[in-house]
Amino acid sequence: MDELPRAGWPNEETAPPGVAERLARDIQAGRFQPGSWLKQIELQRRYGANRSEIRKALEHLASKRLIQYLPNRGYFVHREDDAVAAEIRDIRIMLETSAAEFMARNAAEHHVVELETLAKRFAALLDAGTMVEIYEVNLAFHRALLATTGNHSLVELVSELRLRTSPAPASQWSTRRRMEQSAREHFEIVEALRARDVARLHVIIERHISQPETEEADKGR
Amino acid sequence: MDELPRAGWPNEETAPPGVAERLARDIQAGRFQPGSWLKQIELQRRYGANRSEIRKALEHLASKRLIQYLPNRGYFVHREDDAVAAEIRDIRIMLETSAAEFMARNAAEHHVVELETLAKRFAALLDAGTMVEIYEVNLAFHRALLATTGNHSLVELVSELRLRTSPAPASQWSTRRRMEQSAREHFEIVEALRARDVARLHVIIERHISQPETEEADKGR
DNA sequence: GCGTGCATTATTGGCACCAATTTTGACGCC
DNA sequence: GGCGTCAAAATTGGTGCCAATAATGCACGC
Repeated sequence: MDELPRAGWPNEETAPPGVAERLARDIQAGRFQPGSWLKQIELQRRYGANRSEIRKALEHLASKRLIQYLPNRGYFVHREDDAVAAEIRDIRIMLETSAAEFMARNAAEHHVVELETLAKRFAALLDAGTMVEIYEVNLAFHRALLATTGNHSLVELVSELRLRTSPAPASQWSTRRRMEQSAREHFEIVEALRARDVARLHVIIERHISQPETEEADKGR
Repeated sequence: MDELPRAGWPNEETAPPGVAERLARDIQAGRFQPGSWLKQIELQRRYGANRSEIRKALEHLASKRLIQYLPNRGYFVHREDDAVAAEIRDIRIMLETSAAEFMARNAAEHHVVELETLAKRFAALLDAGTMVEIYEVNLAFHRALLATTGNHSLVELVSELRLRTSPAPASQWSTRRRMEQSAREHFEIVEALRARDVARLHVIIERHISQPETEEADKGR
């Protein structure tokens, strides 16, 4: 009498990547043009999945706003909208700066150490790494930073918001100068966190988020 | 050669309510017990829809975290988790207090008037209205308040967050005293907004969100 | 009386096929 | 050459059926 359903995988991270995740990565990596149709038969072949799985994955990504749906037409890759992108950037700033208070309160020392490691790795990759590597470490840093709040829902929420904006060719960051600036700010954040300086955290994080990804938004306004 | 897909309904609000929306409302209203299985055949009958529609709606709500999915078992109504509920409450506080700045900057006079109307209606319903009506007007007030920021994505995001927590029987608010307190705070918010007093807005909104829905969280910790 | 194993039942999941809709391409007309 | 019309092709959407899997109930043995 199993009337008490329990979630299957205790740790979502360790679950095998499904079709939705793979498709999401492909879209994010720009392997599908924004605005192009996602034909179910093609996806079926590409991912070696059946129709049901494909439809489920498509609906999943549609409700995450990664793709859009039109009845009797199908699903197509979401088109970047400058206005919406700006809105989401604002939301991220609201969330991550407000989170500063929780970070300072809840961050343990091992969190700070991990962040420092990631900040160092990011800085090191500026010379040696590819754009994709840099992008991923930056992602990991922000994820880890938010994780210090202890609010897991917050981490996930921001990750989802990122999916909605991150421009397809992740390779095109800003200029070299900006990347170096970002690297410096990462260390500043770690320091401020270690010092439990909420106000300073607030300021740095706001500057940090506004900067790196504003070029498109600035151009568009 | 329509290679330029455009969204169909310009205004999402005016689109006819699909199965997902109806099911979401039914879950929110508590017509399905938390943890109970959502059998596709039953939903098919209930909503007069076919299997594909049902599956789409289920997957949609699952990715919104309103329900959960287990392979080969099906979908079941999401179980309220006090810890997660507290996390989401924190997120809402972060968002709505940070939004104060944008409200003060972007709110037009007609926004303030609309808010005042809603605040009055809320207060009036305390005596004359049903719990559901009060709940709905409160929802409308918060929605309208966020809408003054001009950030439509923010409005939607918070609405989705609400779906994830709002206790099934919306009828059970706190005590009468708290409802009166909420009504007072609504007017305070309107005043602070009219005065463009960001700091005061911040304080009132934080108190306002923390209060009304903490009873379950407080009980659980 | 209680647990175990087995058959039955219920439900999801996948498949093939057909219908409905849309897009594409071609043809003819102005 | 451009435009509208119409047929053909491609794609999504719906249905019924069967397999796979999980829950249920029952009989049996201890």
